[in-house]
Amino acid sequence: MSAASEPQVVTRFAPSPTGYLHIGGGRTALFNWLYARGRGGKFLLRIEDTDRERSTPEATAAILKGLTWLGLDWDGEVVSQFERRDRHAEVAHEMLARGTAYKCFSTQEEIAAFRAAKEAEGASYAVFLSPWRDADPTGYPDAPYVIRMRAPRTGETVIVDEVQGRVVIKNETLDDMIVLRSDGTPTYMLAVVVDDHDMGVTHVIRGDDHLNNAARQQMVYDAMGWRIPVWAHIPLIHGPDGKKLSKRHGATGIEEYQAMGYPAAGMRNYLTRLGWAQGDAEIFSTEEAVQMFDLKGIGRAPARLNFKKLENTCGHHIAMMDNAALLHELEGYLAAAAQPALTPAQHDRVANALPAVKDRAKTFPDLIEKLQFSLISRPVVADPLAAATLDSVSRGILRELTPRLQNASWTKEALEPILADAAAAHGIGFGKLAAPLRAAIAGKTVTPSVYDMMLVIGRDETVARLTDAAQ
RNA sequence: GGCCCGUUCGUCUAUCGGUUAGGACACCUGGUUUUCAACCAGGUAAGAGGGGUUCGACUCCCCUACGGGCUGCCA
Repeated sequence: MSAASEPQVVTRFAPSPTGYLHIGGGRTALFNWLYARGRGGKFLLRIEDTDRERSTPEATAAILKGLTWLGLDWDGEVVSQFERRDRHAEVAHEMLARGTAYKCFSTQEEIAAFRAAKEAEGASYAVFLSPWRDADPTGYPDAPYVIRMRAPRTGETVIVDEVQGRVVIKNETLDDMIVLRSDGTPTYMLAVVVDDHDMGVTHVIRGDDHLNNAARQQMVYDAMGWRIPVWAHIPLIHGPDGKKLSKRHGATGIEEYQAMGYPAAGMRNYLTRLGWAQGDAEIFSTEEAVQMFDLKGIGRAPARLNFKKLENTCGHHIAMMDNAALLHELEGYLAAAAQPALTPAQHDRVANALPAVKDRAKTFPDLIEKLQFSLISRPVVADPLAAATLDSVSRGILRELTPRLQNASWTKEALEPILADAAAAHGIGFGKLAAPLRAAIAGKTVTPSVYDMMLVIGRDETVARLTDAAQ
């Protein structure tokens, strides 16, 4: 806990609701969450829905759902940027009153013409200079106008960024950006600054596609005399081929990862390590991540998604997860993947089987596959390969075996000598005997340990399955 | 076009002027074994290119190449 006198850390995640929660957005949210949680701070959520054309309530719901699945809880109510439009307009007018902004009556056609003329002169791209910047208000026409920032024309704006270092932008390369549109609605550049300020955001951790924008936004902070937050612009995530992540790379939405069966804790671990490092730390719990995470460890180069490593990381987490929690999340996966839920009987068996198989699975589908023997019920249908191991000799051995199993005490120690004897009696190794046992119990040639399966399904079920197979 | 950011094994990264350039994933080999995994041991593999600065550069500076971003009355 930080001392009461120290300013509290406040971070935020501010997605625009135009689609599902992108994997890159998920990581940005995670970094903000980690940073705040590790410092006893607050993590806020704001939906940037000022673009009424593209914003949808479905997208907002999908984003909240994605964050919830990732386990990133936010503090307070979700803020709608759109609902704060009056406040944004108020600030724009205050800037007007302070003289740090002005009314511009130039039409979009005039701006286009201005640029065309400059290009014709040979200039490549021109910063638009509004003729209204220094116009006399008495000459204002009775026409629609936008409010533009009166940005400094000379000098430079310095962004001190925790990730990118000191970034210097020449003011002459920046135009007088519009803060309030002609319809009275705010632009993004104004809205973010006003909201971040009003929400008390102290650390802005976001994608580095906003690095240049930070200079413009910093001008608004200065214009209003507000305290500039700590900036941390993090590199975006790229696809395995190093290109910007897109649909072409497959899964880009967080919810797809849940449906593919990656546990949330593994996802958090992987995403934390993607573009951030602290020494050789690779596998860590979320609690440890909260303690370790810092801005210093964030790299400056975009990182590529690597599914093999994601799987490996998830495998570690499935193995170290508490059984009850694992079972609960497994059921969540089943629902997300639109698969039938576990019956009460299956639920109990899976609970028993989990300890024996969880350290062998990397994902939930993987886990389900390995749990198959505990999910099925008699009669066990053997696949062709497994069926082939149930020849007459093997069936004979199984018939001999079942009576001895009836009276055995049901522990691995007690079962081992019985099975070893059965194999020895027929002059075969245990491996040879294991094959028909797998076929009888699971109907497959590849299964978890024979003993583990027997112990999980119990004596009666084991004997029944062996008897079925020995027919 | 202009401006900004980036570039260490295939991938994620450590290194913060002096190291046999370390770890993890993947891959290969061997071990273990009851199938598949897991696990254990070992191995292959890197500073984009070129100039400087320095006794000494992966590390600092410049140029080039390549990648990315911004340049909207989108966010």
